Amino acid sequence: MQPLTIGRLAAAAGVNFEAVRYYERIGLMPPPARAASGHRAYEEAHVRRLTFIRRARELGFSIEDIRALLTLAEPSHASCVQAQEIAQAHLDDVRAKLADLAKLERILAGTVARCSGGPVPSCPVLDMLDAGAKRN
Amino acid sequence: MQPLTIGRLAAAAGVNFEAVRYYERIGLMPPPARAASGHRAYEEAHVRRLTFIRRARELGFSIEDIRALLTLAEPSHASCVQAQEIAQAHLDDVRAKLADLAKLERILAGTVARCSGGPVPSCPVLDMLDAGAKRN
DNA sequence: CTTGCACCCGTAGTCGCTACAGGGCGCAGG
DNA sequence: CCTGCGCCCTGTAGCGACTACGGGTGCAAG
Repeated sequence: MQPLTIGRLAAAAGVNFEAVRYYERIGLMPPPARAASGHRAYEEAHVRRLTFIRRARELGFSIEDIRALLTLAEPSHASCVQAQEIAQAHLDDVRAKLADLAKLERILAGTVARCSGGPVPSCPVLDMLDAGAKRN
Repeated sequence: MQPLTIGRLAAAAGVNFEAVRYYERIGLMPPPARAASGHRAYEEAHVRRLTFIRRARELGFSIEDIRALLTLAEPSHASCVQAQEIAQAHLDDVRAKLADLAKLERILAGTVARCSGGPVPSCPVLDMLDAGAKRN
């Protein structure tokens, strides 16, 4: 029941304590009460909110997405269609990046495998960058 | 044979012309000759160098990696072992990111699929963020 | 003559933090 | 009583790799 300091809050939610100040500055965390010393004094609700933020960040949601999701998570909302839309859009994004990365992986793996560490004129790695654009 | 302007160089290599100025500022592209008007005057060699940079960026190499690869691509180097090492390290990096993204994809896809757009108390998307940390 | 284009320069903004610099407050040990 | 420690406070600068803007110049065509 007694308030938490910023350090304890950060540890409880699993984030860096400087990130908490950052979230406050950008309006993602509300400005908390202050102790007589001027230290921030947090409640349990802040731990839940900060943990929500941390999980969403781990899943790759942007700050603006999280801002929206936090609003949608309030009990006053009757449906989660909007939350689903945000998650679906993010999923599409993740899948696009996954496809891009898989392509890179394929090209890099093929090139590195062909490189024996021999002389420069025939180095597959440098050749690809110099002349490339053929097999993508 | 006649020199290219920055705009033509950028178009020839397929990059934004402001990126060329940026590469010059950070020392990735050499400062070119100047026409009487003060406009930058580029040669064919610059097109090749800038194209090398663009391809390396498309493959996800960092600016510092590219700086090293450009040096290694000079004919004075007898072996490409170092280039291979840089490419291998980057490939390891790409594979790590690929694994991370695949994990995100799995979690997001599962959650979105379970969400019917129903009432908030049972929204899988918001529930995962609120209570999550169970099935990763 | 004036319109439009491509170029010039320097600087600020993007994203999501992280890392200082420079200070304060309270408590425990010497 | 003094010193050091550990936590907290504020504000600001830095990361990577650009992108975008403001405000100016030179040059050719209509």
